[in-house]
Amino acid sequence: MRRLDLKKAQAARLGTIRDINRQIVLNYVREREPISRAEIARETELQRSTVSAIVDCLIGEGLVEEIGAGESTGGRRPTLLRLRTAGAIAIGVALTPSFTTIATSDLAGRVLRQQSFPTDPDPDRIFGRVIDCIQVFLEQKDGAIEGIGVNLPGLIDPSTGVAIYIPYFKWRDLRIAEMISSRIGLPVSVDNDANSVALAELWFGRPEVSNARDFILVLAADGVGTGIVFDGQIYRGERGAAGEFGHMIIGTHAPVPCSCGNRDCWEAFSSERATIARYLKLSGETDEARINFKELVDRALAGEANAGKALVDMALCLGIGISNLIVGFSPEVVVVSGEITRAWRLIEDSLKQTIEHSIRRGLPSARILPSTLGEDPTLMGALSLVLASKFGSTVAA
Amino acid sequence: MRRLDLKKAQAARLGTIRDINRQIVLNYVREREPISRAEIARETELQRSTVSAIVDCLIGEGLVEEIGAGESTGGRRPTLLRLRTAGAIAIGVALTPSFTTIATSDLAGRVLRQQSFPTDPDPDRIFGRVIDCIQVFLEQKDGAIEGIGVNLPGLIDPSTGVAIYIPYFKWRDLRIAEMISSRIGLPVSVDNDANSVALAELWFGRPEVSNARDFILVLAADGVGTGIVFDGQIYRGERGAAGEFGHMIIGTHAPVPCSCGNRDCWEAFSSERATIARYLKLSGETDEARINFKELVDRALAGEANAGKALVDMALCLGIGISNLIVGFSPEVVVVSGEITRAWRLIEDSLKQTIEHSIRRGLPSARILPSTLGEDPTLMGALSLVLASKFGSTVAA
DNA sequence: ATACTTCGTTGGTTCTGGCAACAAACTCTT
DNA sequence: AAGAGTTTGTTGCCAGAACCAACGAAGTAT
Repeated sequence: MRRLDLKKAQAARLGTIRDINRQIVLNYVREREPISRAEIARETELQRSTVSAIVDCLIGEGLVEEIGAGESTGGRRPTLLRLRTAGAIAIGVALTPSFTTIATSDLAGRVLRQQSFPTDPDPDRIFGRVIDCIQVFLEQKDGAIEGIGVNLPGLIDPSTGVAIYIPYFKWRDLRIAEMISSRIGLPVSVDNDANSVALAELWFGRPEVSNARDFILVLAADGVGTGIVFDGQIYRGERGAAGEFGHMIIGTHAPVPCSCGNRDCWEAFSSERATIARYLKLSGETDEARINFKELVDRALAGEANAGKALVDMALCLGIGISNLIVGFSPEVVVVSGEITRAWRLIEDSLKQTIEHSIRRGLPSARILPSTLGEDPTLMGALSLVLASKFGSTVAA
Repeated sequence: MRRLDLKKAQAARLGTIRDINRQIVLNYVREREPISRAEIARETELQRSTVSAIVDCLIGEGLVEEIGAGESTGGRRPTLLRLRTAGAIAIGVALTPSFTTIATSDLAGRVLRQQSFPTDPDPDRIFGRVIDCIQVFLEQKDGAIEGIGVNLPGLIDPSTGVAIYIPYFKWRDLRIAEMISSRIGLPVSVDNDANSVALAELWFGRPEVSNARDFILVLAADGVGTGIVFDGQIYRGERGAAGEFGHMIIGTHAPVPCSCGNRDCWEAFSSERATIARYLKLSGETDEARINFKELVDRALAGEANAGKALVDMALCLGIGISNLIVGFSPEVVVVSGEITRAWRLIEDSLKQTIEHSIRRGLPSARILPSTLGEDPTLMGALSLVLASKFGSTVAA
């Protein structure tokens, strides 16, 4: 019952069938490797000959490879297929208020090379350095890089690759995609940090998340961002403003001002900055420069009471916002991402308690899970902007 | 960047191309009639010959017809096409707590025959009567009815056609679709009232709404329901529980209990029942049976102060909930539907004031518009369940 | 009148999936 | 050990649909 958008309705051309089926076969290989041509044919109800033709094509493109024969089930042994992950294929640039990380990865999202440096508040300098670093990676020639993904914390228009507003640095209307691709000559995708992390969860997250058609990602970092996935698709709303739940009002007198300047946003209560402020107050320290959030988590895990208390407070505040989201969206899953997930065992109970307390009337609740994207989810997000386009449906339908 | 669901991924068959293009051409005729084959070809970038073949097919099916020649633009005059709306094609059943309405309509959503009677709280009796009425309509033989759409106020599973829970009558697990189609032998679609009205707005609403890819419908009737449209598609969430914003908590001590029993739901403040209760209190009357909401609106329009006051209070309460929705979803448009839209000029200002007051931080707001579906939006919703399936994309993609 | 446009149709081409037959490779029974 | 039966992957042919070029029909402009 989808209503198609005549303005961008893509009529089906001759190659469209092939494109659709190619995408489906590639995704079967991705999700079910090792898998044989015959099994793909059974599941998709395509002919074995059709699947063979498509697989030949995918092998030719270097996306898929054969890995010998599998077990017989009473007849000829099947030839198993898997993704060909040799070589770098994507470059990801994750820019956060504190650090900028650049990395190359293979088709499966495994990071091959990585470099990190403090983020320079001057846009020309920082992107100059980013471009230099990308060029160094390209010169290594350890694969055929097909694209560059960039994520930034703020309001982005992914269709044009323009950073409309990055509150932390007060950057406005930076034409990021153009800036990089004019120098490098590769396609560049730019997106909001939370949206791209949501994309990474969708494609590379644990099965409970990646199989969910609808979920919400909460990225607690220097700010608080949310990425909303509906029906396997990032929801952006008008002018890309959806998902700005970080500025949802949840109280007053937050420990730090939000990046938007107010002290009543969800972000002002639940961000890493807010938590550091709470910790400094609890422990009586004043020298902000002496601790970053990573160290704070380390101290909490080592058993330091004040650090643990600060994290639990953060979890309680996160829980308030999350419960609001669950009531409204009824998602299958809520994924929490960011450095704080390292201390999941310390905060899990507080988080879930708040949430259950706020959910009422027997409407379905949702599972709250920590991200499994590893050390640097925003980097995975940046890489996903490129990788997901290899697997993602090319038809808008 | 849509992620396809392998569990229900439909591989593209040979007929898929034709299905897609057929749908696109039909929708061009629907939205841009009168339109020529050549113009459709230009817009879709399909070949004129391809469009001709598809149009021949649509004419053969009786969905489209030729209506003579248009103006020349320097060459042969184009043959114009339009939807063939002769004859009834759909039956809609709109069941509300007070009345049940059954109607037939043509392909353009124009109601041809209509009948209405009080809703009997006994499910067997009311659906028996509905089936009898449908049979009478079918015997009139003024067209080839292709399906029946039913909407109900409550939790519905549209995929199985089961009414899971209808709070007003405490009906549980009624297999509506099966009940009707086993007697009538036509396909039956069942859905929630607000969702189906949202569908009607999407397909038959004013251009500002039907061209919006993302909007929210608020149906203020005996209860308050919301229908959420993302990217031209009704969003249902897990277990169809999304859109149950009527049970969002917005305060305490509502004038009447909500259908769920509590007195703090949005519905308990903003429904027609709540408004009637306020009016009776204002005017000192006690005999509930003596006024229904329709009369209340008539009195307000005639200038009766207490009636007007009751409606303004209703608008203020609706505004609170709507502002919450806008902050979260950033939709292009919010459509308000229900009897209250007849008094739009009386409530427009209060509604918009509340909303603007609650929206902050320069995030984009949304336009608030009254429904243009006419007297009985829920009936249009029921009909849309059938009509939209004629136009809606058959491919899940 | 003649040249030029635009529209809709027609016949042939190409691409793609569907289908059937087949060889290869393996298991199981006799 | 031989043969029957299964499963896999390939090959050759068919059918459906879009693509393309050419053409007649119906207008307009010079």
